[in-house]
Amino acid sequence: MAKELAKSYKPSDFEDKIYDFWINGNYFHAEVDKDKKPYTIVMPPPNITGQLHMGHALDETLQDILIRWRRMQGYSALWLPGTDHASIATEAKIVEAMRKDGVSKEDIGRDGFLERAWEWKKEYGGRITSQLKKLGSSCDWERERFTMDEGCSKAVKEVFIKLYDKGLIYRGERIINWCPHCCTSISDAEVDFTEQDGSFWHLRYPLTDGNGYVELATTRPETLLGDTAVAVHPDDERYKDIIGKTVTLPIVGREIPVVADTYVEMDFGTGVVKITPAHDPNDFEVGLRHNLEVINVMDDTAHMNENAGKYQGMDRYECRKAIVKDLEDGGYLVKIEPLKHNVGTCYRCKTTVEPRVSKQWFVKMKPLAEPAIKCVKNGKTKIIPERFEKVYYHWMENIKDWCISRQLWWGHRIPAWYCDDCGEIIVEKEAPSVCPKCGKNHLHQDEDTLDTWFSSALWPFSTLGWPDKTPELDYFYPTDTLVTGYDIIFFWVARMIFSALEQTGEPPFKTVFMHGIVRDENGIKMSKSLGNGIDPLEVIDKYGADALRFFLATGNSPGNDMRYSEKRVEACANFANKLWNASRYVHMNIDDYDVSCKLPETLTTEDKWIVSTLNTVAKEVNENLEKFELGIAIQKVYEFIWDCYCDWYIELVKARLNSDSEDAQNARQVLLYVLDQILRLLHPFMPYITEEIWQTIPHSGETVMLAKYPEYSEDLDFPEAVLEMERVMEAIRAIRNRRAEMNVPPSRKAKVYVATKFPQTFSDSTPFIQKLASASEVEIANSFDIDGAVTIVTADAKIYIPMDELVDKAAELARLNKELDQVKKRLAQSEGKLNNQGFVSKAPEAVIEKVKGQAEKEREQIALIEAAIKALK
RNA sequence: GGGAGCAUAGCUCAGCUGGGAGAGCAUCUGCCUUACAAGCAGAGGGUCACAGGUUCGAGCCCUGUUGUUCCCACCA
Repeated sequence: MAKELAKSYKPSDFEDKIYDFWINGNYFHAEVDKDKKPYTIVMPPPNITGQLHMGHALDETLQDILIRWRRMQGYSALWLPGTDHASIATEAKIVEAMRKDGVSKEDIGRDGFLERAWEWKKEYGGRITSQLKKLGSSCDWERERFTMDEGCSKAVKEVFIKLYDKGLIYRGERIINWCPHCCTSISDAEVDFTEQDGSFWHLRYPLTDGNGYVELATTRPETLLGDTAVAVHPDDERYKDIIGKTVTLPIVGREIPVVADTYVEMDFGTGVVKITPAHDPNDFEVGLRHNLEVINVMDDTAHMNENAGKYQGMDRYECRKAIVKDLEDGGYLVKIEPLKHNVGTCYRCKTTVEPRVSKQWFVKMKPLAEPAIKCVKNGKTKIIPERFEKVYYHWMENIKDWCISRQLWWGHRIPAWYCDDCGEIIVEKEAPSVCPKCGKNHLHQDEDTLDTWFSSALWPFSTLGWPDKTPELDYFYPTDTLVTGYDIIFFWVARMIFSALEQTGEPPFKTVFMHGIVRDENGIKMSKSLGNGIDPLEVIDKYGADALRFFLATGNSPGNDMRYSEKRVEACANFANKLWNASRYVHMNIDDYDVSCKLPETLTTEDKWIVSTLNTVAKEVNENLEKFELGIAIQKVYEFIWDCYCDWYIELVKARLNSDSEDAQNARQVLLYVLDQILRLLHPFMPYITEEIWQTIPHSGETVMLAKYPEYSEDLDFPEAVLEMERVMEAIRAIRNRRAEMNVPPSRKAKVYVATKFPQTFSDSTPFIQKLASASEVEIANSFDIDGAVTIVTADAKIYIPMDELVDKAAELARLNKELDQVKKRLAQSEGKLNNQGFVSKAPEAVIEKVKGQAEKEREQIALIEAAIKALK
């Protein structure tokens, strides 16, 4: 017999040990196996800069549940882990660390910097993955990948070149979002808009011909230095005659045209807009339409450049102040209005983004978006919950070209070389030795790297070996399920879909399973700056990984946010404790006997009841999991274990275990059989405790991880027994209920008379009624004539308990009358339905039958109660 | 400006394709009943935000209203 269970449930005593056991057994590893069906999840790679937070914990838990369930079902289940190089975040971290050492990027140069970066990666890159292990994540660590490893880099180059050759990647001067702090361009998706208090400066620009001036307003007066026009709406009567004239730019003195453009809204402000093509995306478009000059007035750090004249060198906000003062002094300032407006900020550092014209690399999105939309529309990729499909479509349909170049060093360097002699651009995997056009060898590589998300977009197939045709790619791809938060639909999910379709011709996954974010106890988003984050590792220390996982997977529905609740984690740990103790009880009763987890040949009614109920639960849990209803599945497992197994079955069976009889032995077998099934059923959700217990009971196979997941079997369906047990259980509950109302302690036993149409059922259950309803004796008959007894009526029985001294006739009468009213009311409802022509003719047969059954029971119950009332009088 | 989520017990939330409202916690009562007081047996507590509609039947479907949260857009 296997080793014993510890006296009390202490997860910290065994969780790490179990994880090592799994690793040593190599159970997480998935192989290409043609005899099995594949099931694949690629892990959203956490940033190497990251520390495990609740968001990861949720994401990991959901994935692990799915992968463990499928693995137990017999799939070759691959969960492929890895990490993301996170270019901006990592580079910022390293620069910061270097700053403390008094070193700058420029000091050590690109190569020196990259050397440091790889060092950093080596030191900290594994931190997050080791934390993931604490959760019990059953990833195939042998296949762990990194977005900048050799394979991923190869894929990145391949994709870049293919897209470039197809004309889907181009280099051009466009207006982009520039972060002056990170000193790089960022994509539209990386800009967060936040509402800020600002001002609205009303200015007047004099007409060059001296006939007055136009008044306009701006939130960024410093951009005046780059103004190259003033625009009005073509239909605006007020300004009809000045279109085509020029105004003189205050301070600068430049003569700039008044152009007509429908972009201007007549109703807003004065209906006149200053146009700064170099520093505003809309103005840039206007500039293109009117062929306006583009004057960039700022440098990389948002300081004014040589085009800013006397303001050169000033920071943009300093310059703003100075310009406002000069405008005021020159009489150009009309008024200043306070204004709340949305300002674009860098999603990494929160610095206000400066729109800026710059030469960058872009992915042409329209041709890529089209198939990506179709792929979801035709159901090849399903998004759960469905409502996020709308979000996805909206984004895809309004997509703009994706700026992919970053002025960073940590990342995939753009595989483009420029010929210094003839200006030729060469895009190739390896550095060319000479220019293919002019034959000279003055070539230099593009300095920029690619957006981190460019490589993450390839993750589902680059990790399986693409562009090579590997057996893994062939077998595991397309992957099955992507589990991720709705907050990265645009950053990641959308980009994986169009990238996969373009490169592999197939969608990257069949289903996207979205979850929400984990908020703190007050419903506030957890964040570093607020310091309200809960550390999952601390929770694991205190309550165990199983409790945390159970909490995260339960009581919330797909795509909805949830809040952390220590109370609920505690409740989950209590559940684990319950299972632990139930298992200890089973142990106490099997250790001296020869038992296996097989069902015995003979089953009693209560055996059939628990087996059949389990069978139903297994069926439903599988169905729920298929539909990604993890919370519902978990709830059912929880209820079965606690309510059915612990509170009823174990209690029922106690009366049978006191001997060496065959019946006792059968009871032991069933007890054990059900426990084994429970452990399997629960394993995906609570992997540690189930393994720890499973190892102590008789079992074949090395680990519960690879035991077969319970499934429905027709042979284990015993509806009759379930019905019979329900009758008895209802009677027991009713008796307990009644005794509790009268404050009778369990120690005070009393004889129980049961009048019923099901004498066999109740006489078989006599020991249960004795044990669970504090009966000294149980007598069963068709009817009794007893005076002065407590009377209890259930649907199938009328029960008398002669406890004369406790009987308060008036109270008893009142109670019976109240009950009578209630049942009558329900009968009225049932009859109302049955008398309703519409209901009888249109409701499904099953529903009608159900109501008929209810009505019948209600009538019987009424008769029983009425008789009891009569007897009391 | 456009879109979406949420509104159910005191609190936090479930409620799968419409067919007699659930859990955890909290509260109250009684129990150390040969696993578990981190427990057992019970109890109370809900016009399912509001108003219409569809339906034999609505927490669930449709329309509108209110409150609330979020996403997208970015009118200078």
